Formats: sequence, structure tokens, C-alpha cells
Amino acid sequence: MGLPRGHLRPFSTAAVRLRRPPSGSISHEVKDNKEWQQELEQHIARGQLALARQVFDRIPAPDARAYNALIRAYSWRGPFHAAIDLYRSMLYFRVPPNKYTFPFVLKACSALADLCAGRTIHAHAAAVGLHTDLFVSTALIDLYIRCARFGPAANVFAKMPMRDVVAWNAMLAGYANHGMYHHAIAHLLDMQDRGGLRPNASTLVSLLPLLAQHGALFQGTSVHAYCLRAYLDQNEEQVLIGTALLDMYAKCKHLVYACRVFHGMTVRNEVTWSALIGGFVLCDRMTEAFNLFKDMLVEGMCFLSATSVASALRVCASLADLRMGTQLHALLAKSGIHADLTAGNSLLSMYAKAGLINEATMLFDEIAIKDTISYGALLSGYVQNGKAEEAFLVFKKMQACNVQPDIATMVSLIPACSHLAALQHGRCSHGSVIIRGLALETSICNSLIDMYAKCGRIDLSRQVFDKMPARDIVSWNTMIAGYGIHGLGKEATTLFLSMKNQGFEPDDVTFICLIAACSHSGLVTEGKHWFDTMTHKYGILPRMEHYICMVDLLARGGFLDEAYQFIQSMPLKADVRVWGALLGACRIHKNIDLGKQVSRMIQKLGPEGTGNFVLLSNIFSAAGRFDEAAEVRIIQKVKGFKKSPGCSWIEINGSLHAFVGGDQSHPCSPDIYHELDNILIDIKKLGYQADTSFVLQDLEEEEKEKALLYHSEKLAIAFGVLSLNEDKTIFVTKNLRVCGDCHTAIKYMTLVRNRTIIVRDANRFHHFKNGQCSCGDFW
DNA sequence: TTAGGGTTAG
Repeated sequence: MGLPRGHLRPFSTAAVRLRRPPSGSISHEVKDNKEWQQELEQHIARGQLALARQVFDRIPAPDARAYNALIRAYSWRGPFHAAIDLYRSMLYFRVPPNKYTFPFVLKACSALADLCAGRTIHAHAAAVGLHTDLFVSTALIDLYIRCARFGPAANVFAKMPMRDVVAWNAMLAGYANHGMYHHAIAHLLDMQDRGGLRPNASTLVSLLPLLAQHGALFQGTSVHAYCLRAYLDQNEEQVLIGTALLDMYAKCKHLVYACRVFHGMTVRNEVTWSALIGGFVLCDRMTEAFNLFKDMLVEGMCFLSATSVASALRVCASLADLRMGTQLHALLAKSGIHADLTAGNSLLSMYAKAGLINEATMLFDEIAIKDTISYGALLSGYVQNGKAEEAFLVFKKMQACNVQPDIATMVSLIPACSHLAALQHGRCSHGSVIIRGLALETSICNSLIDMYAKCGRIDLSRQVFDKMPARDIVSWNTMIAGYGIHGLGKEATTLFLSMKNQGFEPDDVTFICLIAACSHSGLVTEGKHWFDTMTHKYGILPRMEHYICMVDLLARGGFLDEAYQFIQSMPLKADVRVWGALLGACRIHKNIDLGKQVSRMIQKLGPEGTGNFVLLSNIFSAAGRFDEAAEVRIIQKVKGFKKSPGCSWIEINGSLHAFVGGDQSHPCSPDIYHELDNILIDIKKLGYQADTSFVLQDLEEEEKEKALLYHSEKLAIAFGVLSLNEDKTIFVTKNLRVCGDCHTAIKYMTLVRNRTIIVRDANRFHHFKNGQCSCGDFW
């Protein structure tokens, strides 16, 4: 036959080594081809592929039928290379392949995603006029789609003289697997209109995950109705269809329907359970998700798999239930599943989210072949645990190991720059996403907006925002929040209005960002207006976070009594964060009586954080009541709470320099302290007086003045003055709020050293210039 | 048919 010379590589001699003496249960008799064929097929039917191969090798002159039987067996479960090798040997011995050969050898190519071999075999089939055969064409479509070649797949489909539902399904599965929603829907309609075919169970099993991915609940419900009408949910594929429907409802966050499908199923498998558990996790109903997981275990241990445990581990991470998480870890180890990559990554992520970053690192080291997700889980673990520099090291290691970062990796990495307030690192990460072609991805832009805002470049945030091809609600919220931390309440409001004009519905987070922006800008009336708008116009039920913002807004604006009344009128029981916001304002406005009252309320709730002890102690100190301040600190110590030390840092030429109060560890310390002493002399000439009420200990006035002078933010600024040219802005970040005395002193520093100074503290940005601060002393 | 890392607020 006239097969064209293809590009298949020459087969190995091993592949054509024939006629070995028989062994084992192989017959020694002389047989005709029909008898050999029977023996061959018997072994194949029993799954004895090695014996089948021995029989095949005994056949003196195997015909196409013998070749096809073995190729089909190999293409079913592998080894797939053996199927292709056998096809090559068929060509070598000039046994013409037929319409029963091509579909199976193509299936093997598809399993190996071997496009090169597949194309050659396509050419062979075309040469003998078999390329438009129904089964050959379907196998070709499968192959091309597996290799993401939609054009050739569509060409093959178009040339088919007749198509059955399997052929239509092959194309549909391709569109669906690649998330091509519109192509898939158009193809489905075409199948019914032009093809005159009704979708079968396979059609819908391909289609439903796509609908789930796109949250297409309406279409999904129509599919459900179709299943019921066509009795598709009652055949032997009930588990597949039922699970796909359940998953679609779960991903569309319609758990009532998902549960209804689940309870209506008479047969369930591990996937069914995993899909439902995943749905509850998606809807943040963690306790119910975990109960379902336990029910699943009760129903049968055979359901335990890496996938179902992955959801359960996510629940443990979210509920911070480490005890249960470690039990699951043990369960996985006992079942031998812990070596699975999914399971390993899930465990690693659980420990990282629980703050046990060392355990997470150990697990990471134990994973033999790490993928992008393993690196991503560890990297985000470091970022979430405040170890931004370690996160960069993981990123470097990832690149060294040739594991490609993807969108999620970069979205995890970019906030590390925000945490360090390291603009240089941030710009490098921006460059990195540009090189990778990811710079216009919505989630990437969102983290860039946030990063630039937190690194003091709100102008660059806005540039990224303006250039985005598609924005989501997070984009708008992040930009509004960015304006908020820069004290640009008016800009935040303007952006909110244009968001509405562009047809975006604000969500609960939008209002948190907006009210916080008003709070940081002293726009008390506007903030109150937006809170009312949120509840009355948008029907958003305020969460504790909204109340915190409102108390902060009122109290910081000086309306301490109104804030107190507001807390009393809350429908929720105010938690420590709400009272903490009021206590913080009592400190700023030096209202000791209310501060004491509030601190009593906090004590009733039980101390849940260290910040409140510090605040209360500060209030007493500010009033000169040092004994009581000391008492609060003793209680704090006895109860085992540690105050995080105030720390400031500054980036000079891409390197970070960190300082704590009174720090002398920096190599330039003598120069820094000398410069600070000179600055103190100069600013005193302009009228600066140290506000010693900010000193927490009972010291002599002069000592108090020194204690203030060496606050971490002042040390960092002095280092900035020494290291940067006059035209450069000094940008300092502080982990706590900037102290009141420093705030005053920095204003004077801008005058005596002719500098622009930006301090990003735990709360907001302070732009100091010409003796003024952008916050208008409202911090 | 399921599943593992990611962006906003307080």
C-alpha cells in the first residue's frame, strides 16, 4: 500500500524482536492465524497484556487483526508507547493499517499528547482515505484538542461527512476543558439545530463544569431540567450527572439545590462528597463542611482521598483548628496518601495559614517533586506570617529550580513588597509580571494598586488602575482604600461615584474602605452619610467591621460621646476591636474618664489583644498617673501578652534599614545620633518643645526628652537625611502608629533640613512638607 | 464529575 513516508522515528529493534521461544502458559502447538487470534484475545480480555504480547510474538505472520487487538489493548490503559511502537512495526512489515487501527493508535498519541506522531498518523490515514471516517475523525479531534490545537480539530470536524453524538461531544469537551464558554454554548446549539442530535449524559458531563466555572446558574438549571425530562439522571451514569449538577449548584453558591441533588442521589462516590464539601467551603460555611467530612468518613473509609482531605484541611485552616488538622495529617499518613502532591500541598498550606511556618517549611522540604502550587503555598505562608524577605527567597529558589511562577504566585509575592514598603522590590515585581505577560491580569493589577499605594506612590496606583482592561470589585475597593490611607477622602468619594456610574455595585468591603477613607480624612459627616446609604439604599447589613469604622470615624473626629452612644445602640455586641477604636481616640483626645470607662468594658470582654493594654497604659501615662500605667503594664506582663516593639524602616538604594527605639546596632549609629542631636538643637530654635506626655515611663524631663528623640521613626529619618540627596523624599515605614511627639518634631524637621518626609504608620500615610502634615494633625 | 497556592477593608 502507498503509505507516505512519515516522520515517525525508526522503531527500536526491541519493538520488532519477534518470535521468542514460548514460555509459561503459552501454547507450543502449531496454529493457524484464527487460533492465534483467539488465544491473543483471551489474554487481552483477562488483562494479561504480557502474555498477550508473548502470544503475539509467536504468531508467524500476524495480520492487521492481531496488530489491532494488541494496539487497542495498549491504547486502553497503556503502555501507550507500546501501541505506537506496534503501529510502526506494522508499517515495517507492510501490514496495512485499517479503520480499526487508526482510532486506537491515535488514542495512544492523545494519551501521550504526542502531536508529532499524531500528525504523521493523520497523514497516513488521509493517504488511504480514512481520515474522514467517523471513528478516525473523532480520535483526531480528541488528539488535537488534547494538544490545544483548536484549528486542526475544527477542520477535522468540519470535513466529517457524518457526525454522531460522540464526535459532537469530542469538540464540546475540548471547548469546555479550555474554558471556552461561548464556543461551547454555540456548539451545543449547533449540535441540536444542525446536527439534529440530543445531548446525552457525556455532553452534559462536559458542559456542567464549564457552567459551574462561569457561575451560569440559569443555564445550569435548564440543564438540570433537561436531565429530568430526558431521564438522564436515572441511568447508570447517575453518579456522574448527579455529581456534575451538584457541583454546578455548589459553585454557583446555591447550596440548597446542591444538597437537594445530593440527597436525591441513591449512589454517591468520593467525588460527590468532595464536591459538596467544597461547596460549603466556598460559601465559608466551614463547620458544616467539616461535619459533612465526618459524615463521609462514617459512611465509608474508602472515600478518603487526597481531594476530600484537601477540603477538610482548608476548613481546619479557616477555623484555625490545628488540633483537627494534625489529626488529619496523621490520618493521611496512616492511609499512605500523605505522599500525594495534592495532599502534601494542602497540609503545607494548612500549617502555613495556622502560622506554623517552620512546620510548613519542613513539609515543603519533604515534597519530592514540587510544583508551582507547592512554592506558591510556602511563599504566601511567609507573606501572611509577616516574613516578606523569606518570601522573596522562596521566589528566587523557585526560579532557580525552573518552576514557573503563575498569576497566583505573583499575586502572593507583590504584597510582600507592600509589607516591606519596598518600592524598589515592588517595581522589580511589576517588571517581572510585564515580562511574563501577566501585567494586565485583573488580580495582578489589584495587588499592584495596593502595593504602590502602600509604598507611598498613589499616583502609580492610579496609573495601573486606569490602564486595566477589566476591573472587578476588588480593583475599585483597593483604589478607594489606597486613597483612604493617603488621607484623600475626597478622591475616594469621587472614585466611588464613578464606580457607580460605570455600573459596578458596591459591596460590604467597598463601604468599609469608603468610611475608613472618610475617617482618615476627618470627613465625619460624609462617613455617616455613607453608612446610612449602605444600610438604607443598598440594603447591606453592617458587620462588626463597619461598626469599627464608624466608631473610629466619630471618635477620632472628637465626637467621643456620640461614638459611645453609637456603640450602645449597636444591634451586635461590640467586640474588643470596637471598644479599642474608642479607646484609641480617648488617647488622642486625652479623655481619661471615658478611657477608664471604656477600658472597664474591654476588661469585661476579656483582654483579647495587647494593643488595648498599651493604649490604657498610655492614657494613664499621658495624665501623669504613672503608677496606674505601670500597673496596667504589669497585668499585661502577668497575662503573658507581649507588646510588639515599635520598629521603623527605610529603603535606601534597594536595601532596607530597620531601627527600633534607642537602637545603636546600625553601623552608622554614631553619625545618626549626632545628626539627631543637631536636628534637636535646630528645631528647638523654631519653637519645638518635646511633648513628654508621650513618654510612658516616669523619668526626669531631660531623660524623657532623650527617650523621645531616639524613637525609631526619628532614627530612620535621620538616616534618610544623611543618605539621600535633598531632592529625594524620605520615606519611612513604622509598624505601629507614629507617636504624637514625633509627628510634631517631623514637621519641624522638614523646615530645618528642607526635606519632604513621608511616614507610613500602622494606620495611614503622613506627608510632611514645609512644616505641615497632610493629615492636618488628625491622626 | 471533585481537590492543593492569590488580590481589597477593619
